[in-house]
Amino acid sequence: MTLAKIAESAGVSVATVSKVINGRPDVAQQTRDKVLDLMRQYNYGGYRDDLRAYPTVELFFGFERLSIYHTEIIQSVVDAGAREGIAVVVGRRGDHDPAADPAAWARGLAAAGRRAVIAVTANTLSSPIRAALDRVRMPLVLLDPESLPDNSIVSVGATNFSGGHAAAAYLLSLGHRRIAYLGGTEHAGSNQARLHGFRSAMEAAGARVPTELVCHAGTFHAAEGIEHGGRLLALSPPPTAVFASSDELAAGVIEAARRRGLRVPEDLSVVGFDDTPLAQVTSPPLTTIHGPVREMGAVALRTALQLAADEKIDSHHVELATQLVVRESTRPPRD
Amino acid sequence: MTLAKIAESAGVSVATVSKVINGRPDVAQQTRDKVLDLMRQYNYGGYRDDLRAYPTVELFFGFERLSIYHTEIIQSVVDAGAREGIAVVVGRRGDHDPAADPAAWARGLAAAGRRAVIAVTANTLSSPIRAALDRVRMPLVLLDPESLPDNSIVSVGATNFSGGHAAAAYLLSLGHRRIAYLGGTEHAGSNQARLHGFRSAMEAAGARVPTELVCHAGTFHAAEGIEHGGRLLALSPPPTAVFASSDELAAGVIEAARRRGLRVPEDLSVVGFDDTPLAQVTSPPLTTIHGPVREMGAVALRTALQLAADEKIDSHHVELATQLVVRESTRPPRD
DNA sequence: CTGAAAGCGCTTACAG
DNA sequence: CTGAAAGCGCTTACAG
Repeated sequence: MTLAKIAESAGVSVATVSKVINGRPDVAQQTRDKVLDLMRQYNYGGYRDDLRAYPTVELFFGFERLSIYHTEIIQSVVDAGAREGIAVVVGRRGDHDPAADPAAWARGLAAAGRRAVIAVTANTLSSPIRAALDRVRMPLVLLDPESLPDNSIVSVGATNFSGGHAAAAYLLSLGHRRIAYLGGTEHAGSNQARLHGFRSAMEAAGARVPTELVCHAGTFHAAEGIEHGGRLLALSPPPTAVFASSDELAAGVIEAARRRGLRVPEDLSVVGFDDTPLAQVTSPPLTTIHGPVREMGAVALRTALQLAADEKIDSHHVELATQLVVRESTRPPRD
Repeated sequence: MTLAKIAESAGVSVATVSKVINGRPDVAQQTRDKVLDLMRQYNYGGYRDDLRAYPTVELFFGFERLSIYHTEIIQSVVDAGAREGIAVVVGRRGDHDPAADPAAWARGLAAAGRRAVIAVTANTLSSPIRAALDRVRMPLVLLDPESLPDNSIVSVGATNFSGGHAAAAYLLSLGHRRIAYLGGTEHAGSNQARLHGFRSAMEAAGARVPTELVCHAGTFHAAEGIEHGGRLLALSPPPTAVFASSDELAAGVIEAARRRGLRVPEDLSVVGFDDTPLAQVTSPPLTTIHGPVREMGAVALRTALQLAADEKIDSHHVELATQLVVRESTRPPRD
């Protein structure tokens, strides 16, 4: 199968087909669609034989450093890929940064035969990057986006509101009333959902949420958990419980307590979020909100493949269930 | 870089270079060698073949579950790959288990265009698997093998003996004498090296290592650290310090101490191994032996590519330096 | 065993 | 937005 044959079938010139393959912008959408359809039909193009037979998906991380949480994601997508016979290539911000040259990045992925991109980023990908992927018709699925993307973006997330609600409801059921919320990024959609879930449970129980008990660390890392956790514990009276919006932040709060000579859970209850492996390894083991990472990976991969096959998907955004996991970092308050 | 340039450098025609690339028989061995040399020198892959143009390496994990430590490995190999333009495919024991059908697995990798396999496993890969890789001429590099592989296997590891020595020497310098060793897998080469490094420092200082202070958890996970750590702390007199051979085991020892009402580092010093992100997230942050994960990933990838290019490698096994990192889980013993 | 020459598949600068 | 034409990189049948 050659360019010339596709060009003939499509009734266009070889030059035009070449442009479509290379993702050049100067081709009418209608022409582009017709050519891509024929390429797919003839098994050609970004879908050359070799690449077709050994399909790959790009799992892209928009972070400088991968965290503990990302291990779980990699594992879940790799496992889901294994079931479908799709190899998972891990990409990361770095030497071949999509931000530096979105078009080159997208063309590279298309040429290398990636079926789709699954992206894990703090924000949604920038619109030049999304446009570049669009131009080479590379489907994109956001996995656990921190911000709620608009309708034009397909994404898979977790039920953050319910998670926040469950954490607060559990602490309330233990008898806590003075409960602090320690968030990561204030304006992220996921943070807002968790915070409002928290508030909603507190309000339903008639418990106040004074402003000094709501704070944001700006990141989800332990170092900031220590810092902001310390600040919360310095309040008078201090909270009897802290709900942190990641396991790492929660681990930081445990360390902040230790530095002040407080014991968890005797003097302070702590609840995390995500249920990464870290939660089983802190001392004491963390009560936390289990995030559906494995399920998210599987759904993201399936959705990505559906998009790649031009199948209809049910919804541009789905949220999978979170669940409270009680371990040993929580206990009724003293007295 | 084009065929024409290589042809010019080699003083032959473009046609001849083309034949060499395509493995045609009608080229003199001398001419062939000269051309191949130049191709390597100029990093020319031949882009007729899609798989050649978008090279991949398989990063294979022989574990049921990926641990925190493995995130670091993935990150280091992906980064090293990005620098060389090599995509890293993550593979794992699971649906397409190499153990189930080594030949099919190896052929699949070869067909999919993998340049080499970098394997992270508890033991060296089984000999049927190694034989199968050999048969398709797929180079194999073991990354941080727990057992010392024989000469026929290429591997990159860490200086475990020095690491064990440094941990013991540091605890001794703080004044500890009754120091326990908590290993992972007893008969693994890495464990033996760490244990003997530990012993060597103890002996040099004239400190005894009674048999009850040396124990093996069988795994490197926190759960077993809690269990065996608890046993060590139940001795009378208990040790004043524990050197655990992974950060997770060390985290388990911290938890075992908490359960007995002991504080780290006031009542017990704990040293870990690896310096995974976990070490900065425990409470208190762990004093540990930094493992050269980033460097190992880079060296493993470079070595794998050298093997793939039929280049000579310096040594079938190299060990990269470990280093003591002092945080807050260690302190002189009481009195 | 080697290379000149024809030719294939693809890309691109440019005219319309 | 499209395509004719020039041209690039590579392969191959064939003459020597």
